[in-house]
Amino acid sequence: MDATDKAILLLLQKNGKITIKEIAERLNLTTTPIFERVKKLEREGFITSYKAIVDRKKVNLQLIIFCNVTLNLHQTDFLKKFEKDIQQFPEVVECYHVAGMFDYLIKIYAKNMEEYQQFLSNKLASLENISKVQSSFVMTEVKTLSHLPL
Amino acid sequence: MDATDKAILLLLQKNGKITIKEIAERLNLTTTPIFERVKKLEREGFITSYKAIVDRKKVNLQLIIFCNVTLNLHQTDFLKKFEKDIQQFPEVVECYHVAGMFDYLIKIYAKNMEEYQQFLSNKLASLENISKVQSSFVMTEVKTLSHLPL
DNA sequence: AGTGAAATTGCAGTCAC
DNA sequence: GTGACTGCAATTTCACT
Repeated sequence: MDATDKAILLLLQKNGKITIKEIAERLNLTTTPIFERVKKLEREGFITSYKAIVDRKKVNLQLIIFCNVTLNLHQTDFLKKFEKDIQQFPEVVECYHVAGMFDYLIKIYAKNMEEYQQFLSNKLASLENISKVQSSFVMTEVKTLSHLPL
Repeated sequence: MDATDKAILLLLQKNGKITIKEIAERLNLTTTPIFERVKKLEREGFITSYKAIVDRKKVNLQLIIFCNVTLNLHQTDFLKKFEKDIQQFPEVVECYHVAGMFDYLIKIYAKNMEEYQQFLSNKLASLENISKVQSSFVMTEVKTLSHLPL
């Protein structure tokens, strides 16, 4: 992981479809070393995958909600149960077990408030072991990661 | 946006490098309609970009921290100022203006606790107008989005 | 909107240095 | 690392349904 590798990762994070040739041109190198470096970064797991990024609003997911969830019981079994349950819900796009003022932070995408309310009442709140749920509604996305700070 | 378009988006979100030919095979169609649909999805902004996904831990970003930030003053000018400042910090990978028990939720990547402490003391806490910062440290990533729930 | 084949073209991958 | 080379697969087009 030298400066060239970092530069390659930055370019690929910005544009996963950039060609070896173009990377080479931007870094003032030829294709051979770039080709080998990219393959190495893939092989060694620095690059885990390539993905198309889909516009959330275009597919009608208008709402982002963060929920702070607190559980009643904290034995391993109960945590595992909660984690397994939460993964089933398609509305939950991220879930973190955190150390802080609550137990889990979950991020939810919903089409609208009604869908979120359904999720909360019928899905989340109906799980056993939930003690407290506190929702924060996203008004604006001030910054969203496009690439890791290398 | 019919079922075929959705299926295409799902495949491309999972693997941005999948070929037109392979999508066609999976959906039991030929390349021509897939080609045109993909171009349309790109052209109309459903697909905003293609990216390489880099392994956070491989590049030594071991810590994820979520901060709940509360400001003192909430006039537009002060909000804009804070939002502008926060965007400068490379440690901050996401920032949301939320309606809830605090004002902003920020997500931070750090190499280690020392780096986070430096960020907190020297960068975040030294901004004007900060009233309260409450950190939650991620212990485990229970679920992380790989594709939008379409 | 789809098929199926054909045309094109530019990239991935290789090699000698 | 360079630079040239090439096979070939993928994209892209077209006539037709």
